[in-house]
Amino acid sequence: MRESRRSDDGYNWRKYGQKQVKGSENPRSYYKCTFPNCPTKKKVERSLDGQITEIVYKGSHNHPKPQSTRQSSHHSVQPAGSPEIGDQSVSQMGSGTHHDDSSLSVGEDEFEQNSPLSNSAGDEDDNNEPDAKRW
DNA sequence: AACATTTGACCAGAC
DNA sequence: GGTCTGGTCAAATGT
Repeated sequence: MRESRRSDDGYNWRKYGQKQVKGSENPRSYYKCTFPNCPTKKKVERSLDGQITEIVYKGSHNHPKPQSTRQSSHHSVQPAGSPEIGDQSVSQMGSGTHHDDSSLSVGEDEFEQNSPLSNSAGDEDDNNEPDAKRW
């Protein structure tokens, strides 16, 4: 991978394009979430300095965050006891209003939309897991 | 082999 | 109708 994961929201993004906007001389990169059915896309404009000039999130995720670099140390699986990560199948469908929305579904799971990314270090979204699908 | 990333080309909407 | 521009795809490439 290029250097390292820059602004990783904890999700995996796949770049599918890059263009230059006329107003700014900053190349704009287009990223898409690498999830099976995640309509989430990300537009990132960077400065020559490596500073993010603008980030535009489009759509919302409908899946829990993959493990980024959190606990779990090396090898070893997740501690048994955790209810696994939100399983869309169980979370959504388990309700009763199933409907098997394999591709559309109501975006009922409005996940966070944070992204100020201005805050460096500090809180971090640890407890912010979009997951947490009660039921 | 599977994956992400790169790049140019193509397409759709606005002007 | 053509062009400009932003947005996406796809082939090639790299890891």
